[in-house]
Parts: sequence; structure tokens; C-alpha cells
Amino acid sequence: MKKLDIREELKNNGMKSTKHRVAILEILIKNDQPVSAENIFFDIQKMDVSINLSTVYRNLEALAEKGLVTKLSLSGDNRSVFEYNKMVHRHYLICLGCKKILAIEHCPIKSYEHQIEDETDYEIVGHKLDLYGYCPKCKKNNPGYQPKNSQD
Amino acid sequence: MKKLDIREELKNNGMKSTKHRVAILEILIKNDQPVSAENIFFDIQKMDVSINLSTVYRNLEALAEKGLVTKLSLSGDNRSVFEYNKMVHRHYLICLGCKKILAIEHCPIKSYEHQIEDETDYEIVGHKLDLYGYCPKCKKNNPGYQPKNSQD
DNA sequence: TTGGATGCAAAAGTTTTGCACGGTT
DNA sequence: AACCGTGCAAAACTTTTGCATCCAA
Repeated sequence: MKKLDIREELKNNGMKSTKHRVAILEILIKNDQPVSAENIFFDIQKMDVSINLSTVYRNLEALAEKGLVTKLSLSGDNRSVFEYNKMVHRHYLICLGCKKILAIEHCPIKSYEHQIEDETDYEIVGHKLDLYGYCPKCKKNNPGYQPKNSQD
Repeated sequence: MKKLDIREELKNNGMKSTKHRVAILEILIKNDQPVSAENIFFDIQKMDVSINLSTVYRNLEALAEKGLVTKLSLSGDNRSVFEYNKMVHRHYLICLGCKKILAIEHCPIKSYEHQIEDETDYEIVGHKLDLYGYCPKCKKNNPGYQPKNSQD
């Protein structure tokens, strides 16, 4: 997605188009997986755009408010991650070794939702499914090893 | 589950049996749903047992290490919640109106895990599935509500 | 008795907020 | 020009840690 398209999408959603918002969306779109606010902050600095971490948070909140971005909590980490909202329903496969997150677009849950609606009389509007395991590298190299922080 | 059984379970897992650990497990078992560290802290004080919040965190970490407790992140909150690990695989149905959490024991995911293992070469060790919706009461009290996005 | 558990206070990490200034429309 | 976005610093909030003391085994 090009800068100009991003500027247009911001305006279409009633938001001012600033270099910081464009940069945040560029990074989320390029990564195509959930990223922490701090990593977005670092990535923007690497692009030679100066920005403050609180601006990152404020913009992520504003973008989430407009539905352009989704905030997620994934188990095993105390901080939130954010992703560009493609309006595509997705699930995540999280490596317990290196914490890498892989997005999966196939969803097996729809009929299960209907079944639960029938059983409970709830109205179900959504769900969250994450898978946990070990990626090929961690499976081979470090069985049982779990570093605390890693960038990706 | 009685205090004595809890003390025994702690010892079976190689942990010293202290009043604080017993109290934490009592609360998690009684609640039968995920609870934050701070709420556990308050509940223990209500039981007239004095305790420090850092002790709650340290014990939750130790209990999770032994597999007696599970740490979860549910979306929309910046803090972790903890539940007693019954060794029964469960999912949760969370009411977006009153925030009530209902546990569901039937799981439709096993064959999906195998499929993803084949596709990605990961070793999958578990998953987390939460459903979000409105319970019968909230559904009735907010008849105007329409879900924003259909799922997929 | 001894090693692990605890209280307390302080630190570390994440996210939010107040206010003055700057940029987009 | 008006209003919203931003930087900076400080606050708020969650979780972890160092150390002296206490307690279960």
C-alpha cells in the first residue's frame, strides 16, 4: 500500500493525515503481523522520522477507535500488540521459543459458534483463537528454551 | 476442593504448603474463572489473611511454573488474569455487556491443530479460543444492538 | 536447622495524561 | 485562523526484584 493510499484512507476515516500516522500504518502493513508500540516506535526512528513514544500510543488508540487498527493481548507477554485491520478474520500461531507471531487466515470456528449459540442462548459476535507451539527453528535448536524478550 | 486436598496437591508438586498458596488456590478454584492478581489480593484480605501483592505475584508465577495455574491475557485489558488449571481443556464465552465469563469444555480444534502443524512445520502444544458475545440478559436489555462485522 | 517464602520498599516496564507548542486543513 | 497533533515530562498502573526476616519441613 502506497503512502498516498494511506493518506487517503486516513482522510476517508475523518482523520488528519500526518507523517506519524502514515508511518505507523506503513509499518503495520509491512509487518503483516502484530507489533508492540515500542517496536513501532523503533521502526519509525529507523525510517529517519523523529517521533515520541506517547505519540505512537495516542495514534494507535485513535486508529483503533476508527477501526483501522486492532489491539491484541497475546498470552505470555505483558504488553499489547497492534495490527493493521485488513477486515480479514485471522488467527495467530505464536512460537513459545522466540515469540514470533505468524498470522493464519483460515478459520475453522464458524459452525462451532452456531452450535454454542444454540446451546447457550448467547448471541456470539466474535471470537479469538491463538495457537501456541514451537517454530521449526526453536523446535530444533532449543527445546524448552524461552527467552524473555525478542524483537521478532 | 478442601484445604487439605490443596495442601496435598502443593506437596505433590514439590512446593511448600503455605497459607498464602492455599488461599490463592482456594480463590481460583472457587471463582472458576480467570481473576487478576489484584483481585486475588483483595479476596485474600477479605478472608482475613494478610498478604502482600508481590507475594501474590510470586506465588502465581511459582504455581504457573508447576502447571497448577495458567496465566492468560484477554483482549481489552492491560493486565493478566490467572485461573486454576483443572487439566481440563476449556474455552471461554465472554459477555461484552456484563463481562460475565462462561467456561465451555467442548473443544472443536484438535484436527485443526494437526492441519496447521502439517502446513507450517510448527510443533503445536496448545491453543486458546475465546468467544465474545452477549448473554441472554444483555441481549434482551440492548435490543437495538447489531453486531458490527460478521466474522468471516 | 536450613532453604525457601514473605513483607516492604524500590525499581522496572508499560501506558496515559497535562500542557505548551507546532502542523494540517 | 482554528483545531487537532505532538514533544516532553510526569503520573498512573502493572509487575518484578533486593534484602532482611520469618516459617515449613
